[in-house]
Amino acid sequence: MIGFNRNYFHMNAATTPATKPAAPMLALEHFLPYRLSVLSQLVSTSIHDRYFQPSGLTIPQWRVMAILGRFAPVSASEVCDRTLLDKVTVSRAIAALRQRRLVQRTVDPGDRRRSALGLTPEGQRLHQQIAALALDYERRLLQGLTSAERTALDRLLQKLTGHARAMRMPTSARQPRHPDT
Amino acid sequence: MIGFNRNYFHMNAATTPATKPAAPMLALEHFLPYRLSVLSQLVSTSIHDRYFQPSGLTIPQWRVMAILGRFAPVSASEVCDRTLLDKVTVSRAIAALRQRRLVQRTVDPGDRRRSALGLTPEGQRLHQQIAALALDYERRLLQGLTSAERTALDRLLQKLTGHARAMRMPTSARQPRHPDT
DNA sequence: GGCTGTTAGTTTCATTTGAAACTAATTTCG
DNA sequence: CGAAATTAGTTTCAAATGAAACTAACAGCC
Repeated sequence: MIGFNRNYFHMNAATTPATKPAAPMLALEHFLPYRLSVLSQLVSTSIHDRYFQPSGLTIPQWRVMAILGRFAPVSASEVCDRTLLDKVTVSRAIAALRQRRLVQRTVDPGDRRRSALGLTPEGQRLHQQIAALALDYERRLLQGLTSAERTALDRLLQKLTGHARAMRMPTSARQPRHPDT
Repeated sequence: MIGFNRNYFHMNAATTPATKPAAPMLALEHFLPYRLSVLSQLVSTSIHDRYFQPSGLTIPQWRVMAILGRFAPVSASEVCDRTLLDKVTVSRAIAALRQRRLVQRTVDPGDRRRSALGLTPEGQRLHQQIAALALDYERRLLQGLTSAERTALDRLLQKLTGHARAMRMPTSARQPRHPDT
């Protein structure tokens, strides 16, 4: 172990002791973005390591499959919107998945730039397999939360995501495009 | 817009309609890992784009600074544990931050492999600056949540993170090492 | 029709990433 | 003690990433 003399604060933006000028302290372990990042990272890598490592899918590839499993047919750009993955990443994931015959594409006759993406039967099978495992993970993760807590969690995530989306605007207007999520 | 005939389920692992064999459906928009990922991504990139893009810090660099600002002195591996960043990433972030004279390192005399890391005065100034902005972002993100909701959120994140950490074990025993977070 | 601008998606290329190998210091244990 | 195993941290190298440029199809407008 290394060293010591740490300052413990137990509120973010601790109101300073009146003697000092306002210098808000960042109590990292209570800082929401940090906590979200740690939790999300933890969960994503757990699931990846355990469940779809063996299938040889990368995380973006799995995300795309998950979207398709749920919302097909969709266009690539809708996948981007829903996953927040970069369009390059999505383009490559789709290419790889098509190569493996897990995803199929049909050019939209009304607009030949777009294409409708969906899972092949084989893709559906794999999706089903991984989905079962992922849901099991989620179930275990949520064990110990009461039904009320789950409801609360649901509402909170919804609210926060809504705010976060609203607050993101600056980077040149973006289409919301998805009522749900 | 593309296409259509979507299935709407509004619960994860929807109990199947008795006529079909159990095929749990992954209702992505209700799937916790997915929602966490989207939210966390949204928040992290918002903060990055707005606040420390100008300082020229990368996300890992900022994370390291945030840890040091809060917990210095710490070793590099403790930074890894706390951020869940890869040790290579941390090593490089530290190298860059030292180059910029934002971070300083003192070799631990008791164990000359380790070093105690901390912010330089200049690093502290920058940290302080960014922290203020980040906290402001957090404040705005949490606006609209009642005090009770915030408490609930806090508890939920704590619980979930605890579970997630516990469930991660498989990948060859890991030291918990941090009571907090 | 035919410019001008926009959108869907891909390709290029320089940067970032992380697994694996490595160095160096420390600990374990016969 | 000293060989073998472990840990902190760095370097290497191949793969993943994403910003910017590009292609192709569409939309608006005169």
